[in-house]
Amino acid sequence: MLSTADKLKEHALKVTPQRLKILGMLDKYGHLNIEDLYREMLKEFPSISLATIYKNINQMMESGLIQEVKLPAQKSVYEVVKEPHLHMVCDRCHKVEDIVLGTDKIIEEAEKVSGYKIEESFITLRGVCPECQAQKS
Amino acid sequence: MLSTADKLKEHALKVTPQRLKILGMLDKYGHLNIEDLYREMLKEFPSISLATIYKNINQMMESGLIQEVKLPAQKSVYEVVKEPHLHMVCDRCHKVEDIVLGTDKIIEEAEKVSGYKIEESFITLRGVCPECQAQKS
DNA sequence: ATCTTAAAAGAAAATTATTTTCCTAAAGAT
DNA sequence: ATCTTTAGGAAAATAATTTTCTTTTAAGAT
Repeated sequence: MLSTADKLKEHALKVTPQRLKILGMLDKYGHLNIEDLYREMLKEFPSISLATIYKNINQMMESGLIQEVKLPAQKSVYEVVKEPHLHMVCDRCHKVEDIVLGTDKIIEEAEKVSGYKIEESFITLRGVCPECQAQKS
Repeated sequence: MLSTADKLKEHALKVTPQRLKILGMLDKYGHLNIEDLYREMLKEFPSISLATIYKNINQMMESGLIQEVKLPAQKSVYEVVKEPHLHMVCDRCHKVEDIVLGTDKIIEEAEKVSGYKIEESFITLRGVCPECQAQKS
């Protein structure tokens, strides 16, 4: 298991405190949007520029270290690239979670129906999480 | 089958030439982004304002007549609301197509694994369309 | 440890995307 | 035909993102 610094080096990106923090936060929280990221970063780097966030996010996306997750009815969030997974979004508390699930069946079916050669799937499911279900109303 | 004008009336939106054209184009082309929409609208309404496009798209989304489709690596497109379906995006020619496919299995599985009560699914598959596969290179 | 240089950070400006405002025009009801 | 309400268009305002430029810093060479 590579350290965050090693991951950066692997992708020929210099190891800076700002980048380590961004990756650390994505590891910790799973999914963050630009605004969240900026607000949190400001705590540790009071003079960080929003441009630094954007530039780093874009660079880390280009190197394949992180990826954007486009969500229904809310801003995109970013996550560290890991094994393929689906996204669950809670309508009530708006949290985003990953779940790992086989998708071979649906992909095979889609290839058969459409004639496409499928390279990647993006699946987001919207609903109510177990915690919010437990709450009255 | 309702006419486009009737659909607007049903949603308490006035029937204007601009709205008819927007819906007509979405019917014809299936999926268009704001820029495409604006460029095409200009042909018929040379003095149309971009704000009119945005305002109409937002209103028609709020009334549930159309919906936004967020795509990987490209701008959102809009489509007329119809039966649930998946989206296929071609990596080569960038076209977007709908396919209708049962998703009960994967939804059931996801509910079991996550504990969520799922309300809606958003599935986009990226790959190469049959036409582009046929081309050398 | 110091020097060098390539890349990154930060500030500001620029660009792009989207929304709002305000006034005129047109839709739909009477 | 008239009235009321909503829509359209132009311009300004706001928000989101990118670019530019200068200073700083990381990292490899000395």
